[in-house]
Amino acid sequence: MPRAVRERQMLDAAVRTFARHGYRAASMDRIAELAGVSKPLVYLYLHSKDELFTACIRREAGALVAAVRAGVEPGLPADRQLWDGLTAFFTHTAENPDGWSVLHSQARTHGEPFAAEVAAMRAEITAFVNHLIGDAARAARCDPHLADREVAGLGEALVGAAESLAAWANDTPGVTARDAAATLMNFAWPGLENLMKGERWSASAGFRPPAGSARTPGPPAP
Amino acid sequence: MPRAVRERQMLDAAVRTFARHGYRAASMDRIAELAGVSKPLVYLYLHSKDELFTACIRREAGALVAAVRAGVEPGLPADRQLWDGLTAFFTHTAENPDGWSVLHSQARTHGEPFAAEVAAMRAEITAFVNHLIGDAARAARCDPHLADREVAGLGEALVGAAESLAAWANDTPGVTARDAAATLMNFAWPGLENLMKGERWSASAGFRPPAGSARTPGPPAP
Amino acid sequence: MPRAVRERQMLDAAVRTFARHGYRAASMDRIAELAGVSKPLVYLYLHSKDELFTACIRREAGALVAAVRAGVEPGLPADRQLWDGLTAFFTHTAENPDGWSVLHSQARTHGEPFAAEVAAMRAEITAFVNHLIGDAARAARCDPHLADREVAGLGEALVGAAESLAAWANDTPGVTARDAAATLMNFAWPGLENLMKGERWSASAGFRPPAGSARTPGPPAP
Amino acid sequence: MPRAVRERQMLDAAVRTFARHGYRAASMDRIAELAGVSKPLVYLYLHSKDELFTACIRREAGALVAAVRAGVEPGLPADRQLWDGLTAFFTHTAENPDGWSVLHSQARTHGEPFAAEVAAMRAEITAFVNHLIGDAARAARCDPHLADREVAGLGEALVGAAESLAAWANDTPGVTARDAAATLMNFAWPGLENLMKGERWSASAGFRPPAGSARTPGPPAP
DNA sequence: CATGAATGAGATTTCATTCAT
DNA sequence: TATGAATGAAATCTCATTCAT
Repeated sequence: MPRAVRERQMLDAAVRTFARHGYRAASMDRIAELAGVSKPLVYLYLHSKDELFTACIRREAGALVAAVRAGVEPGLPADRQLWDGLTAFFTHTAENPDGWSVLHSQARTHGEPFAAEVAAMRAEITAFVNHLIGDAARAARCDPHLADREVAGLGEALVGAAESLAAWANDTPGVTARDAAATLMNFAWPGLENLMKGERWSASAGFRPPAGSARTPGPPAP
Repeated sequence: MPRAVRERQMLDAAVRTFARHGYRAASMDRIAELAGVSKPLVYLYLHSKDELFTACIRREAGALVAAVRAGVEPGLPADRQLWDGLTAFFTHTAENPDGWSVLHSQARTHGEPFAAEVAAMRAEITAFVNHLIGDAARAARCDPHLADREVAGLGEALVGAAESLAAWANDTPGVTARDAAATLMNFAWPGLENLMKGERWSASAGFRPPAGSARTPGPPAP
Repeated sequence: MPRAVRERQMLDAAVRTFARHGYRAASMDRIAELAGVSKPLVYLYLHSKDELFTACIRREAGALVAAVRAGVEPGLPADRQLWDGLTAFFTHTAENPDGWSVLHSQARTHGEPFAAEVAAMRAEITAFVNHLIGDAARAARCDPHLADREVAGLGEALVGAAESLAAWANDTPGVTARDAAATLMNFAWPGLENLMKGERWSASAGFRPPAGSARTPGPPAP
Repeated sequence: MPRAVRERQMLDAAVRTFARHGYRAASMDRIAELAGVSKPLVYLYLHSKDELFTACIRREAGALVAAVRAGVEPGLPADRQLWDGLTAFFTHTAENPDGWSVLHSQARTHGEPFAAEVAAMRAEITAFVNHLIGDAARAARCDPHLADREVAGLGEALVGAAESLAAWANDTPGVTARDAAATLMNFAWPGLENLMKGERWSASAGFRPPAGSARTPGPPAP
């Protein structure tokens, strides 16, 4: 059996095991058994548990980024691209729950070497979103003044909301995936649109955050 | 030294160790050493690694919920309560990054007994947020169409976004609790405001989700 | 509370715990808890686990020997004394199963210091039995030629048969304690009687053990 | 080195260690060291201390039953078979004192899973003895009154006595297998012979159990 | 007289990793 | 290419025992 095939089997088994049990609780024995090969062969190809984990992260990160890229058509309007990109993202993570778990839950909770690997992927996606928002802003002839960091924060918020909704939809009878998606768009879209136009909540109609409260200092002045 | 004091030292050490290394990688030896006691004493007071972890989760969850409650004044308008609550939340998670990491990253990736513990806390916070959104909608007197279930979904989305942002703010140098709170308000408030007015994204200006894409079915027709 | 009472509580708890769990599996914690006192008090009175175990053995051995002695009236004929002694023995062990377990099962499987303690008691009972048989033999004007070792072997056999029958009677519906006792006497009495008369099986009617078989060498010639 | 050989080494070491120190006091470290292998290898092959102990019991029980079976020639008269069986039994236990100690002393004092294992072997031997006694009774053609249950009781008594004597012979220097066998035959044969003739102790010459003693109720009236 | 507080030592068990073939 | 055989190191947890009060 050719090496490439064997390696893919091993990575499949590893991703699944790491996702289900976590990095530490996943044993090389189990992975080798699940892959249908002997343990020394895993070491021959992947060298160590750390390298195996890193290989998993890299493969899953690459697949996710590729899926998002493939879902987006560059020529289309920015809002359409965003919708397509988000949909591709959620579709891919839904179809590869183990891979997503490795990236999102496992890699980030096990120290620098692995977190850095995910950070690279994250930067790629953030840049993509940033680009889109910038395009949209330019098309609307606004200067959104969105720092990379702010974009990253929005990405975090969006992903967090989406994950939370996915779990909620799964646990609440009668709530469909489409309900969840619609809720998310209703929830998030107006805010994103505002930000693309350079508008922020603290400047919005009527509300003024309390300036002097010790317990709850107001947001940065607009 | 009295038992209560020792126990607090142990829990402090455990929270820190669990947050930094994860549940599995955190060894009882290290925790005991960090607490300045011998390992048997940890077992005498906390009985097992599982129970120690559970005790950490419970303590941190209780502290977080208490902090949010303390930050909110019940009589104030709902939007003000939301801002205060978010600020208190991000402030607490920023001041207790290890505690938050235990709740958000560690407890949820290590099986049912622990995840359930966090789910209980989460339900409490979600209920609080739902209450706020419901109040605000009622105060706006303009939306007869916001079903309980939709409110619940929005609460989930908001809490999920907040959780995700809290972790991100802790991991990203230079991001303050106020930054996080402002980001979340910018992100979420316009959508909530729209919904309270009965407006929804899918009906908003001009945009129509692509109808024919296999991978990306459109939102429910308005 | 006077020391003697406390000590008895401790020994009671210890005998029970040692009998139920074995010497090693019985923990001083459990014993102290069962006795209703704190662990340091157990150490203050009984000094160590070994000494505690030894004290248990001594107390139970003493009680057993006393029970047998009390059951026998010296003036009576030897056969009556034997019957009384056996009955007292079985009555006592049935009423003190934990004590008997400590003597018979636990003490003999945990190394020299404890086994020696039991051996002393054993010697006392063996001497008593030996004496009885000797008396009976003398009364019958025979020379039984029973070595101490042979008497000890008979004791072993009798006790082993009795234990086995006791368990069997407990596990077989419809078999009463009296049935078991009768079976034992029917089984053992003729042999003992023979031995008191100096007769042995190998000399008995007709049967001759095979002399030359390699696999099954015959018994010592009479 | 092939697995089967290693396993035998480990079982040898384990039987010896369990016999000498008891189940709890025998440490896996010592067993591994005595077997000349590392501890993980013991776990790789035998899985746990419990399973290792069970494996010891099963192996020793099988060997003992095989030895007794091999010592008996089915065609011979029942009394000869009994003598042969006993001799084989005492010879085997004398040659394998550690194995016998594991079966007789250790396995029966450490809870159900192990005791049951021994009970199975014991049942096999008891059945064999019962068969013999039944045959002998039938051959003697003289006792219509020996019920199955009485035969079973006699088997239990005989086996119990033999077990007890085997341990005693092993622990007492100078007592050979033949001594033990002869002692047991001297002890048990006259009674068995009597019973086969329909005679019972309680009917025997002159002796009447004391009628009125509270502690020592007499045997069933003849 | 009695105990709450504390620990050194050692138990079973698992795991990542290597070597000889 | 592939594996059966083997292990050093470290994990969780328990226990007999002591001291200050």
